[in-house]
Amino acid sequence: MKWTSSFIFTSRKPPADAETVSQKLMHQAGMIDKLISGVYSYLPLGLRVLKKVSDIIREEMNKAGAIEILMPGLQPASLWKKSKRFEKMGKDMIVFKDRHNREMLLGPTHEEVVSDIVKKYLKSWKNLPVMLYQIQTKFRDEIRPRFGIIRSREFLMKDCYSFDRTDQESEQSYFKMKEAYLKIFERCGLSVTIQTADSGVIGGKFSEEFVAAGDCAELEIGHIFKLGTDYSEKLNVVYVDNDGSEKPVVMGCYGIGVSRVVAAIIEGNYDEKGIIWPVSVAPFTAIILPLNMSDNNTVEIANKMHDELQSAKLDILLDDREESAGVKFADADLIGIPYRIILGRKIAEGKVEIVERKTKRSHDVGIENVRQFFYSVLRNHA
RNA sequence: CGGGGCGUAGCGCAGCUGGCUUAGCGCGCUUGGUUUGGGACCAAGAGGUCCCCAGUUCAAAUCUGGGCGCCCCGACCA
Repeated sequence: MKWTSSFIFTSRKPPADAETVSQKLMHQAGMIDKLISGVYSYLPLGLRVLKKVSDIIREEMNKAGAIEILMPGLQPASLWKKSKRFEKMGKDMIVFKDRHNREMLLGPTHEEVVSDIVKKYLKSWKNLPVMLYQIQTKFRDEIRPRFGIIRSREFLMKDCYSFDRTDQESEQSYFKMKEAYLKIFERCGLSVTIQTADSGVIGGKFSEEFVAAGDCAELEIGHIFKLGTDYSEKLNVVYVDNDGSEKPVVMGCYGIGVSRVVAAIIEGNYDEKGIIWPVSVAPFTAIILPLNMSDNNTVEIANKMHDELQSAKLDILLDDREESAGVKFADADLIGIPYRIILGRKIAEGKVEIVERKTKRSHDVGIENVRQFFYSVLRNHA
């Protein structure tokens, strides 16, 4: 990707009303754009990170045996009345009437819908266990949206639901998820603590939340619940057991605020110059900085290197702007690219300088060895 | 919803107390030139419903009233 055609716009100063580190840096780095309070667009740089995080989550969910689906954001209020949560959620839900005067809402979560699905297809104990998940946009009319993306009214969430035959088997699903969560957060470069928590509106028997370390007080970034048979009884999600009797399934649900994870990663990985992405979620692994754009040789090598690394499936950004070295360094630091490939003085000797954003460690590498250098970097981070 | 703060060029701000005709500054942007290892320099430019509506006044960014929006603190949430 070349900077001049990438729709990346950084700014020298953060917006005056941003308070939190992640909020400031995401704006300044041009990752997100605010439409209204608590509602954001993801610009290319932000979307890349969001995708990396989503992919990590997806991999670990799949490994844990969960199956991906995609449920609708638009839901009928009637379903929520059945589960007795329509009143309970109350004003947190965005409710409106459609043209037929039916009460509709934008889903703040999906226990009702997923239960409705499973109910239709689940017949025998032989169909169990089942774990279904999705990565999808949730809508919550928060009392007070704040801290940018950290508490927003529209956000991306991974929600997974487990259906089991017995409490013991449900317990096993719960632990599988807990393990998967720890793996996910580790891969995202987050250190988390687990605390038992109030189950709130979701309800159920027991829940634990995953809290990311960082400067921001919020985060809670994940929450897992043992739901028991609350929902399955109210929504009639039953199966026939091996003794021929009909029983409610035992449920669990497991959420991760994907957009909040992105913010949490920043809260835990930055310095005075900007973001420091872990390689696993970085929008680009490396950025090529041709310092002297009026030197034809430099520009030519930069372009060749960009094409070569890109075709080697590396996430590579080439800063091809006619900007001074200072601007390029400052922006590379701000947007937090883990490796900087500097095409400067040593280009005459056929060498580039590769600098690690986090440690500031620098390596002189021959132009023909750059690709090899990144292969080993990625191997170490795999 | 209660409390506090803010709204002037793309961004950051000054001007408002004590109304005055062409509303400023820094950064960014455009053009030309000089630069090229840490946000460079010179010159010339472009860019504004001063959040909206109403009122007071000869005259409103500035005073008054109402509205809208945004941020922060509290209770809830991924």
